[in-house]
Amino acid sequence: MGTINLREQVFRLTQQIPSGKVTTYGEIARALGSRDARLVGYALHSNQSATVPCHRVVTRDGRIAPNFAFNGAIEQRHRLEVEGIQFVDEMHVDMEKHFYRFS
DNA sequence: GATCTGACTATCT
DNA sequence: AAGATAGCCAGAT
Repeated sequence: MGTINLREQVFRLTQQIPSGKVTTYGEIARALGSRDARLVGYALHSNQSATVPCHRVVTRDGRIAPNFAFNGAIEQRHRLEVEGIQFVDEMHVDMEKHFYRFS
């Protein structure tokens, strides 16, 4: 039986977020049947694969990660801006415009 | 194999 | 309004 751990599932779901959209740690946790959004953050922090668009995951209030694994918050913001994401301030994505909810 | 640690968030006081 | 608490993964040491 192929044991699929939470980490792999987090990566898989993250890959479903469309370009130009963002989702939250809590939304991914909810979609996986977990109540623990921290685990999603922990998993993404350890991601090293360029095929997982982990820059599209932010906190509940749209805040980007201060310690984003691919070169910090500046890099995360840059990647999002390239995709057309608008910001309400330096650290916060405009969630009204860009929040992506898993169905 | 125990201990430590790290991108969060809803709920309760 | 602000602080505490719960949730309970997995890699590194």
